[in-house]
Amino acid sequence: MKLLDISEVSKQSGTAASAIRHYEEKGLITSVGRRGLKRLFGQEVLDQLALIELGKKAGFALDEIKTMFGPDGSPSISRQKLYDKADDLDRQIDHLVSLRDMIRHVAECPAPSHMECPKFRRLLRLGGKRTPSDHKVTRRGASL
Amino acid sequence: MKLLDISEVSKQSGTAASAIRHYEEKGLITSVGRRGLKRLFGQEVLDQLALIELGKKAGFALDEIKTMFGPDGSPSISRQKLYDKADDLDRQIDHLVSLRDMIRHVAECPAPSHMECPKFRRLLRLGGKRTPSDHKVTRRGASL
DNA sequence: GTACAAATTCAAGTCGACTTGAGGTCAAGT
DNA sequence: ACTTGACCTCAAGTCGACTTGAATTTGTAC
Repeated sequence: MKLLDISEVSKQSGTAASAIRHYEEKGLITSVGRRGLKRLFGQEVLDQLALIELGKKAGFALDEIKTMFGPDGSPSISRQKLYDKADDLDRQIDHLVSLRDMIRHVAECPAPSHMECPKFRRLLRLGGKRTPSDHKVTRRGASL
Repeated sequence: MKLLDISEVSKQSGTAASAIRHYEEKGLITSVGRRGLKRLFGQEVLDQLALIELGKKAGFALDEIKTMFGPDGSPSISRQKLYDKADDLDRQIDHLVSLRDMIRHVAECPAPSHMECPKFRRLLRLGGKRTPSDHKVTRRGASL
């Protein structure tokens, strides 16, 4: 298996070299050795970095992501944690939908003060709490 | 209209007094006066705090929230900017929805290790592509 | 055999949203 | 009159995820 130096890992993964060193220092990844001072990484680090990237996008902290890797460094995300995170994302999406509706309303509502507009106040109260009926989020994106 | 001191605002809104002072300092809210040294707030501050809370949950920075709604809770910016913001949110929602779907899929994947699942590896690569709003989502992302 | 780019270490800095702590002020209760 | 305790200001600290900078060490290229 070909070994990569940090600049190649950085180039192929899109992760800054400083970030890669940071991940190693935190124990999220490991270099397989050195040539002189320079770190050498195995190919698998690219998958690990992709996984870290994914975890970050889902809102996990680095320490959390670290616990998702087995002691050998093999990725094994707890399924429960994934379900929990998906639920988190549902809540996050609800917030965004509320806020989007509110902003659109503010842009269109002719009321002198938005706080006097019942619709606006309803939207505001709605923020944070989710109504069961609000669960269908319309999506115009590519399907998975 | 009854005036509230900071402890009452804090109690009723669930926002720490230090945070309330912080918001005032940043110009997101205003106190209507003082009694001695003590700030006095109007009732409307409770709605404003709810609005700030919502914006935060949606992942916006305080400065952004400030530009979306003036300190009086009314739009201080052009309708076009509000529409743009709403469109931003639509894109962000799309992103989170697909991420959520992806995570649920991974959670349900039957492979013993995620790295052994071809779908997982494919999703890892897909997850690597970036959209402009990404860092906004993850910066103050869904934490629970 | 020397210059050079690239990598290294370690300390310190950054950013946002607060929190914490020290020391001060003031209206109210005893 | 005096103590109390809530509130005040201002500076500094915290947390996470890095980035930046200075001083140093290589491997490679000429």
